[in-house]
Amino acid sequence: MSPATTESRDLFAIADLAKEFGISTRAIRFYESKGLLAPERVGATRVFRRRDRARLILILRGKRLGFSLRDISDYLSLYDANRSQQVHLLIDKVDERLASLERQRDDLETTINELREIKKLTSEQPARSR
DNA sequence: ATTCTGACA
DNA sequence: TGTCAGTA
Repeated sequence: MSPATTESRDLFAIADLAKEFGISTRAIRFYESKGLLAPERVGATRVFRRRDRARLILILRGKRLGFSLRDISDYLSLYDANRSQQVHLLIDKVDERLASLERQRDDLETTINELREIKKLTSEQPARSR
């Protein structure tokens, strides 16, 4: 039996990664078309290594956190390349996302409170016809 | 069977 | 991104 099901493998086919991460092969090809992935080729067939798999994980994490593929692409660039002043670029994006989420939260709270007020006033009213 | 590219939704 | 087509 294979002791390490946790893929300690070196090479992966597009279908392997798609299955492992629950995404479509179409999505993986799409990410490549956007420059987020650059798997090797054996002829025309894509061959993914651990490094590509690691990048895919980062892509999916970025998506989960609500970042655009564009932002994730920028992040990936400094991920392997020379990271230093560029790390600030990531921090900016994180701050942006944070601010966006906080704005949304504030708006939701405002709306929730308004609805609660309406409900309160309504319940104070005598039974109305309907 | 699988994958690939391109096109359309 | 899904899906379909026509290949290799």
